[in-house]
Amino acid sequence: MDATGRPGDNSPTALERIRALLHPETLPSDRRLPTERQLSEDLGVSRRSVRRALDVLEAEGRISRRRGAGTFAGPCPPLNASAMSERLAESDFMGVMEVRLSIEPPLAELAALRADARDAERLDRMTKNAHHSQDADGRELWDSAFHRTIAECAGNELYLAVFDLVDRVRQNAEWRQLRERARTHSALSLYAGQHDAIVESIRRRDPERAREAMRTHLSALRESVVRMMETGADDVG
Amino acid sequence: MDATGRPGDNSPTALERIRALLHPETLPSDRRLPTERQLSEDLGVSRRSVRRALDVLEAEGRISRRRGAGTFAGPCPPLNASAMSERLAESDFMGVMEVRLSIEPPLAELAALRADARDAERLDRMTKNAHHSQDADGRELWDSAFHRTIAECAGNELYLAVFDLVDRVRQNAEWRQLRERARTHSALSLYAGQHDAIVESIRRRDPERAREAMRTHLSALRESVVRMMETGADDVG
DNA sequence: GCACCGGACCAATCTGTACTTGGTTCAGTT
DNA sequence: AACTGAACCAAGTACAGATTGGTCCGGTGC
Repeated sequence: MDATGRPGDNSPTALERIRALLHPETLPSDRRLPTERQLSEDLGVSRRSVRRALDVLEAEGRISRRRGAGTFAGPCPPLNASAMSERLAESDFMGVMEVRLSIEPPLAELAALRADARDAERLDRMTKNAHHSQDADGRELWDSAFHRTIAECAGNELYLAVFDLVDRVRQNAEWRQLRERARTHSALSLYAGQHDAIVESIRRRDPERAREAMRTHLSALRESVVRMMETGADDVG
Repeated sequence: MDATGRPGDNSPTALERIRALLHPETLPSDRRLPTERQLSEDLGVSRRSVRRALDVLEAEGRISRRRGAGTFAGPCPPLNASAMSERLAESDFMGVMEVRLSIEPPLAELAALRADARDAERLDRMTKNAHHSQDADGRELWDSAFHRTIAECAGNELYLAVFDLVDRVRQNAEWRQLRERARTHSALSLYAGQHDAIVESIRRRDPERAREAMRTHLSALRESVVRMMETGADDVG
């Protein structure tokens, strides 16, 4: 090419021609640009020059790039479900509790509005299962099922999916031991009472009380673990 | 086998032997039972009989089954991320707004606690981009990016993943036209002011106000669309 | 020494395919 | 009438291969 004649001139011209691709009329519906290799071939410059041009556009906020996905005009589209599952192993305990404290009280509120008598019966059975379990696994299991059933009763598919996303992280991480140690004998009966209060609020269709009961329960759980972390030796990743 | 000798006796014996598998000691860590075909071979009875036995255990709440996944002791483990993505196309607009009204105000609250000056600058740029966009696509795009950036500022990976899950549904569904019609000229300036109020609250590190500002904004958006649906012809799946 | 090119390699992502598994139906057998 | 075996369907999983942006290195021409 004419690279020899005008040193340092390839990127600017490439930049100009790529900028022309960003107008709404010339964009595909997913706002995706050709790949860097493709642009390199189309514009007759090296991929390095293309990348420099794209660096400028990115700094201007006009494009965004994601390795493996492509280059897009404007902000990044949300990534696929399978992709984000991996990053969630990094979550720490407090982060999960933060999310749970945000979503579960409203879920309980919705459940109180929409659950029928059969749902209340299911919830009641689960709290009893959890309370009567002898081993740690059983408690974990039925406690988890209890919270998920509330999410089901909320009657919102998307909200249930959100809950499952959080729940999966919660179960994958190795905090079972931590939580179990936080469940002293006195704490267990406290939680049992809180569970009952939640179920009772839902049965009586008292949304406010259900929300507050759930908030109280999760706060107690968090505080208990926090206290454990302070006294215990282990740090919690 | 001896099926001929004791009619109706296969399922009960199978039930008994499967029940023995449910004790915690004999269960694998994922609490998964052998497949129905495997059980059928192991116990020397037909798959039909195995299924009848499993029906009983399921009715008792001791196992749960999911096609494609397997049979599990106790409640179902949450399904994979990729699997639940499909079911979300069924979500309706009000359902999505319900979730957004639950999660985004707390996200704004957290953002106000944790965002730094650079974050506030980014948010400010995005509101301006959204406000200055001439076409509907541009507004949609930058508005979406604005809300996502707030989620980023909250500094909670899991919470961000939750937001993305909701956001993907929001974008996939064909409500762009609906939302755009809801954006009358007066509504647009209203939203612009609300966006600014959110950014301002975050910049001033006022969590309460940020949360309320976000709640106000989403409520206004929902009300606007609801009013549209009442007057407009189309129903909204 | 400088700017660029070509190529190679890595890591994140996406896609498609083949397999597994519970759910269902149906003809055959005793 | 009850069970069996087999086939098929639909939901879910798991794995491999291709694509794509990110990075680095040696070569080329001035």
